[in-house]
Amino acid sequence: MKATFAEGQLLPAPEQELATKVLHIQSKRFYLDVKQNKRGRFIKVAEVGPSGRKSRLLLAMSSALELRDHLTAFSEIYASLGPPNPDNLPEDGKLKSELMVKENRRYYLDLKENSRGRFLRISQTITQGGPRSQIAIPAQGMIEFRDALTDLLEEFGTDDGITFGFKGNLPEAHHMRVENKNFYFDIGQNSRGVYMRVSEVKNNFRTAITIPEKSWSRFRDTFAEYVDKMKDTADPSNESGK
DNA sequence: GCGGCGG
Repeated sequence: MKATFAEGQLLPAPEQELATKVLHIQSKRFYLDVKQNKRGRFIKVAEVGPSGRKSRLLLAMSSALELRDHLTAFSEIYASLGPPNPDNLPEDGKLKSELMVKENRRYYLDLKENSRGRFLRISQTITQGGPRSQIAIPAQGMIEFRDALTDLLEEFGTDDGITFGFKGNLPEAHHMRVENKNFYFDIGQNSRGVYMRVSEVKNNFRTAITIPEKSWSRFRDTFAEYVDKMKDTADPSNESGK
């Protein structure tokens, strides 16, 4: 993801954490974090293995909803399966597959079987053949995983905030240097609509206000009003009032 | 207490 703050600032892209759920499935822990940034709302799924090995996956809310529905279907198939039978298994070990596409992301869902048992492999790529991130959910935990997703979707909605609002792309972030301060203007969007964030960055601290789109013209008018008032009252001999 | 067949 493109950084919001250029100019070598080491600030992370502003991101809000809305909720976290932790699932313990066999030897693994899964963290489901609902987050939002200026591009919208999403769920970060992190798998932590017993060795501490971590892998993560990002899902737009709409993809999380789609996954939730697939999980229902996958768990029904899993429930209908007989005992594992290595002799009667497809070469690739895949018992059922689904594909999800969201913008430039592809998610491959595979119910697989190996000597350890059955599991759902979810892998995500951005460009085909490019880097892949993946998690593996023990098949016994698919229902629990689905129920956790359902809870989060009910509480935080299924809308990414990307597909509505502005037609086309959002404007690029804008940077302005004033004396020793840096100001940034960026446009964001969430389920409540479009907003402009004005940030002041100084010594690696950021303060910001978030202005809903509906009020932009009032802000502009109020701003202009003050600029004009100050011009009217400015001492003409004082150049700094310009 | 795992562990998930690639380039």
